[in-house]
Amino acid sequence: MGIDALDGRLITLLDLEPRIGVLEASRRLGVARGTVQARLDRLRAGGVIRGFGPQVDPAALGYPVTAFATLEIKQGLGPQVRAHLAGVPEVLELHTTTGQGDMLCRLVARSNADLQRVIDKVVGFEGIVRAATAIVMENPVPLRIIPLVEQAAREQ
Amino acid sequence: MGIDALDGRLITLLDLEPRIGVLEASRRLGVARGTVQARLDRLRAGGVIRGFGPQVDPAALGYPVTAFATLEIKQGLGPQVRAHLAGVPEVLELHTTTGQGDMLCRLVARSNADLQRVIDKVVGFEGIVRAATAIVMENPVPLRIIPLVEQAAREQ
DNA sequence: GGTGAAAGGTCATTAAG
DNA sequence: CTTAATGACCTTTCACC
Repeated sequence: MGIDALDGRLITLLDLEPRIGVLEASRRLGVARGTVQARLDRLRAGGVIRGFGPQVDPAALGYPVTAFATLEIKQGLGPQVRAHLAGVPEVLELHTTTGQGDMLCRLVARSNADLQRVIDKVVGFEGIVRAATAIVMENPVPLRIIPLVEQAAREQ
Repeated sequence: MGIDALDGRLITLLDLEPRIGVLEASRRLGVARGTVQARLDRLRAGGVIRGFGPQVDPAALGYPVTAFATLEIKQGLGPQVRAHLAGVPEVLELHTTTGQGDMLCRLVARSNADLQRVIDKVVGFEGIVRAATAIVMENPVPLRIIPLVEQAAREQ
């Protein structure tokens, strides 16, 4: 679904100040409240806005170390490996990628030392042939979406 | 900051139904409204809950292709490369990782063909020596935090 | 616990494609 | 003619003091 300039401004506004609510947003955007409500409904129905869940910071939970692990999976054991990794809380996301039997997962740990424990838990499973881990040192661009939203709104 | 079982249940509840509000949450959790409000304030002040911004799906915006690019950076040019990548809307996040001059970034594109344009835009910059791209085929575990929250609450 | 405010729904009217 | 925006009104619900 395409979004227009008003959708883009609405999403950006909600990203900056999620608590303002529909009425205040309509004031800021200079449109009627019903319009904002209709746009929001459309964006949610279209899947553009998945929800307004809490954004939890793993570091504040006591898991300040992030790493990305590239896994090579033995042919045919993909489903079991997925199920195994889905059961590990420190696995925050898992992707299968191009390259046969390759997966990429994001991990967090309590410390660099604890990361070893997490990696052992991750790779200690038959079907994982090889694992390469890259520890995150800095995060110059935290996960963001606004620039893409603005580009999508510009291109309509 | 540590979280207890009530904090964990509150976060999980807000993740499932972000719109319920403080009053309804207190009913579901079987505690006083003031308790929920105090917990929420503490979690926000402690940085555990960063906010309640909209969760936007790049695919619904017209960018259904995701890829991870590992970049090798020429010594000393890190800052320029970061600034360059921060200016590319299709770069959703960027990390510097262990391994000298290595960065990892998440990209999205309108199609597999469009991904080539994005990669050209990303790597067409002096300072990037080498780039390896892994295209995401499936996402068995989408970015999640609840299992970690529950583990953190269990361990107190 | 009380109260001011906002959300969410419906409606008729108007504008624009 | 269809779609969208608007402003009005209403009721329920919540956030804040």
